[in-house]
Amino acid sequence: MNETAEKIMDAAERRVRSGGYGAMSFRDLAAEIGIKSSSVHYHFPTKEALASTLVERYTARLKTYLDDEMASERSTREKLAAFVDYYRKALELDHSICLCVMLGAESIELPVQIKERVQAFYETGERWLEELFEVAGKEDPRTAAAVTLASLSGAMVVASTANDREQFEKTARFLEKLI
Amino acid sequence: MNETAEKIMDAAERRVRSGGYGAMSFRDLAAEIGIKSSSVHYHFPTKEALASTLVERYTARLKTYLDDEMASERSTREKLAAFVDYYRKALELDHSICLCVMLGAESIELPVQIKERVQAFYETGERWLEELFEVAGKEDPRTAAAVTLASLSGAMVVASTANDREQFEKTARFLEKLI
DNA sequence: GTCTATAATTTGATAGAC
DNA sequence: GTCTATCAAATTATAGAC
Repeated sequence: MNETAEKIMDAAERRVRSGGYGAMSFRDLAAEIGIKSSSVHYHFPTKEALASTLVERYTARLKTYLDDEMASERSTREKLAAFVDYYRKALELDHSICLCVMLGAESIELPVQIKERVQAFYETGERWLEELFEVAGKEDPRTAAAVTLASLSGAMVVASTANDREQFEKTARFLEKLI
Repeated sequence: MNETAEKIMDAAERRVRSGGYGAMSFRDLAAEIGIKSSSVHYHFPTKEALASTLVERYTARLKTYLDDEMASERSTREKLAAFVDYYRKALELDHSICLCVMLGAESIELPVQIKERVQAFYETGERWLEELFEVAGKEDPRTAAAVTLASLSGAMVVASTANDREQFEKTARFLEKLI
């Protein structure tokens, strides 16, 4: 992945995360980084391919973050806090939410490859959480993982709509007491 | 609100709930109900006005449902289950999610009036839940209300992406034990 | 790799007849 | 209230020169 392709992806990710799949257009991306839309097509043949690669990169980043965290010496409680913090950092009020919350919401009408990759993102997060809750001796790790993932995703939507970080923190505080 | 206007709104709601704001076009709505797009403009001057009215109607329906439920003789636990059921019914796999989860996710780049009305939807739900948890003697009703609302919204996104109702039910079961 | 040029389609919206 | 006709803009995508 060369420099221009990465610039395109960075701009694309910002747009999808703030307005959704339809809010990202090749012409706007091109204008932002100072090239023409046909040059964007050189790097990514279709919009579907670009968005799909976007989700792939996004999930790889989560995986790296979570693997490092799991390998660390930190306590189970701190590891859960680190997961919450990943979502906290993804939420920038008035700017963006998690890429996969956005594309997950729109997934019904998105190309199947994108939908599958968003699915893989959620599976990555859910498996990691399930393992964490298992280690912590939680009675029902599967449920705890699902609720954690769902509530963080939803809290992000509510906080973004209300433009109020506290709407996210209410859920974050609850989750950090789950272990 | 006359018959044609309601047909337009029904079609519009379905499209927004499955693909988002950008997936709803005047031409498609017109074609579905057998009129021309200019006739749609007669009933709703702009796309923003149509979407805004959509959220208004959607919130009014939630309010009616919740008011009836609160006035009923049912137990607090049953009332919470009724709230969960409202979201359960809103989720149709492969078809649609809650209108305000979709527009909430996209809200950063939506016209301010739409964003404000989506906010009002969440406030309606959150206030009702807070009162319910208060009556039930929950230690922190404000947090419980926020977590309930967030987790239902997020569970819907995850279940829709995975095309798996069980992803929603995992959260639903957890919430029904909250009281 | 990037450009110009352009095709083919879709979009939100308006004017004016009936 | 609905229609025809139309506009101006935006969209994804491709062909071919440099």
